[in-house]
Amino acid sequence: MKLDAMELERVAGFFRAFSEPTRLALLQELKDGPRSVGELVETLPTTQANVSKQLKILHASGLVSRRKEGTSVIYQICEPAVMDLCRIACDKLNRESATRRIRF
Amino acid sequence: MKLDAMELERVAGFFRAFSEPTRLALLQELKDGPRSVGELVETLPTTQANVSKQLKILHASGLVSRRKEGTSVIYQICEPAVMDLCRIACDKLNRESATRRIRF
DNA sequence: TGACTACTTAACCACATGGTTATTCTTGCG
DNA sequence: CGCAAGAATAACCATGTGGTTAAGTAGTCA
Repeated sequence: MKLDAMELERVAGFFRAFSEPTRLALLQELKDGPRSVGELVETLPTTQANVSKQLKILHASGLVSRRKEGTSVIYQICEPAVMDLCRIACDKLNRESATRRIRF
Repeated sequence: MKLDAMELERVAGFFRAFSEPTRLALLQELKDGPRSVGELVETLPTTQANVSKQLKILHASGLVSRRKEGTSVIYQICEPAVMDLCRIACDKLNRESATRRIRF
């Protein structure tokens, strides 16, 4: 029962959301709880426009939820699999190199 | 204990290996056991050169192993996390859409 | 050795996309 | 309303990379 091209594309798209450091950094911040766009911008070395753009991708992938609160927009991880995936990735990387043990 | 930029880049690189349909298709074939490059080419709608190229990326990411056997080269999944990740991804996608249930 | 098979590598192109700056939209408040 | 703050979008550029064709490499067998 093989996945067809379209299904493979969907799976690939899902993983693509995790394939950029900036988006992972955002998820890493959101891991500790909901954050506004402004709060997230403060923690990352990039612009507000870029944070919005990357959050939009995470949201489209169904990884984070969005809610407005006054003039702010609060993002929050809404997909438990996020933590599972990142942990598996870290475990794998820890297994293959002798650098500092990483843990999402 | 936040991951720094370099560590995030490593994690992102790991996920990037999974972020292309062709590479996922290769992993999907290899899931059933070791395969030569030629066998893999027969199952995919692309060129032999491209299969080699994508296999090289999977190999560099530590997901598959390589061994020569005569003139053939046999690839094999050598990272158990591969199946875990793909299963988590499929479960997530199944949860959010009413299409055919996919399973890696 | 010479031809054949299996695979890899190089060069190249087209497209996707991360990041930036500048602009627009929305909300709250005086 | 007018204005400011917070966020999203638009336009744009530079880079990365998936895919192709063509050339190069290595192993096998006569």
